[in-house]
Amino acid sequence: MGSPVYQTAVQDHADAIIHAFPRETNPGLELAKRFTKRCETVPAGMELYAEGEQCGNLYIVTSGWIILHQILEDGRRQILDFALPGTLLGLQPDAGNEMPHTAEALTDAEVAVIPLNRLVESLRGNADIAWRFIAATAGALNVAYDSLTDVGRRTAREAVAHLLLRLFTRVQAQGGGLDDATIRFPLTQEHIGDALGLTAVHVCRTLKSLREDRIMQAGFGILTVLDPEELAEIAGANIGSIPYPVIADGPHLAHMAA
Amino acid sequence: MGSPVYQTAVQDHADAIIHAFPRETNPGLELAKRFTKRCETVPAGMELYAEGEQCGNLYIVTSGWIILHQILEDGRRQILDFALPGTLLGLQPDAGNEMPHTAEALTDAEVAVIPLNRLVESLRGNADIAWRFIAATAGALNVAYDSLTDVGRRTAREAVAHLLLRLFTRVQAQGGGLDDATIRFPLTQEHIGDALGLTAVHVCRTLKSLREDRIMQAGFGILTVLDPEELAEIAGANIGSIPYPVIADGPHLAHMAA
DNA sequence: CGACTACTTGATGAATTTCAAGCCATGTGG
DNA sequence: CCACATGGCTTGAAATTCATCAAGTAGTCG
Repeated sequence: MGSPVYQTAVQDHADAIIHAFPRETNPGLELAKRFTKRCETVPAGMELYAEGEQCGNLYIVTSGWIILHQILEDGRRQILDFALPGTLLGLQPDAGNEMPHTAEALTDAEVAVIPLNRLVESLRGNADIAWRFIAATAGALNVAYDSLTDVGRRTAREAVAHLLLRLFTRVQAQGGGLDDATIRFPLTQEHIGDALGLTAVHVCRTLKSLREDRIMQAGFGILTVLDPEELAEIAGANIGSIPYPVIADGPHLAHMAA
Repeated sequence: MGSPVYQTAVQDHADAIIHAFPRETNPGLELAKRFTKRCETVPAGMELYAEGEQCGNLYIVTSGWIILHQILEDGRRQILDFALPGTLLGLQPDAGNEMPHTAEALTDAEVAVIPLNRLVESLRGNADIAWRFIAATAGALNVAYDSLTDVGRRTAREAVAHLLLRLFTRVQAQGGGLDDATIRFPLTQEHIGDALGLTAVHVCRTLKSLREDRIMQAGFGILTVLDPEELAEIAGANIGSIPYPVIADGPHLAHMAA
């Protein structure tokens, strides 16, 4: 394992699985898009908004992965969250203020655009929509708190296990899995490191160890969980209580679409 | 410095300052309390709600400090946020679910209680209140993201500087300072460590270094910032953009008070 | 083919933890 | 008033985790 032979074997496996599922499907969000008049396509690597700039819009991710991050002066980067389809983006307590973080597409992505001025209007007389925004933001807060515990108080092995488990269950819960044990997984080891406060080198060693223990495999664009119980055990997580914030879609979005 | 002589000198100073300001004042929140029919007193060390239990209320802190934390099986603790007067507590995306963290009073504290069922009702037809909840939660998310960057990507010295600066400016912004350079500061070094993913021992050494550089002093219940510019420099922060989440008080709370 | 990115591995070093001891102020019971 | 325990802080020495530096392997893309 870890040898070239292992690598090509796994990569073939990955190719086979991915080709069997040519497109990422987001059944629920089809609805959202139907009611949303203005959508934007964000190619991989492009920023949706950047730290320091003002942003007059909210976004709801409809396809692809988007990362939120902060960067320190000397280039150190902290990834704050991974936004998947259904995630609300860009909400700030003070509408006129500068964004405190950057949102960058990790894969080609699509977002529904909601102008901020439209938001206040939508809130008025529509408690259901208001609640959806509150719930989505509270969900994102729970995710951030979980990440804080990962970074602050778990070892590299525990943190990596926990992060992968959280992303895995989140994708699976949305029906986005390739099969019961595997999901598309566009993160590099550097992304994992930047999310957990580790270096890519150390993530590499950590993943190797988890792989050798036959717990999971990550790479080549997919993540497959071989031993979910053991993964949860290492992560120190009760798998039932893993949060993922989704601003549920449906006809409600019609009111807010630009 | 660090000698017994230094300690007693500083402690005398602390005593003198604190006695000059016998009570913590929260001018704005007087209003809130007037409109809130049900308040609760939470003595230091007591839990407002605990991880795993259901909680049918929201709370707004009206006095004192409350910490939010998660604890791993083996006792490792991560402090997620410090709740000060004006902070909204207990909001969850799914009303019926278990709390994912614990809220514990760090000092004697008081909170205004808002039953959850009252919340939905208040939201209906009152976009202003809805917006206050959204803004407060989005603010807490910003704070969590800042903490994540502290823990993940800053050195101990940078992280401690940044945390102290954030707490300091937050208290000062609410007019809660004892004077321009000092605030009440009930955290132990262990609290600081648990907020930043460090041990109390290492926090001790880090504080010592900052103290020897004449940048700040913490201890004996107060924090005084001697060199704000240098502190911000070390923290790597543009001091203007430090977030603190407050659910603004005023007549609005009347609608929600139990 | 060269340049590039992601990943891998080894050797070395630094930041931080762990373990251990002691100090000081506070509180408590005899 | 003393003996004793306790909590928060301090300091030193050793151990560990993780970062840094460096080099090499594939695969991909032009």
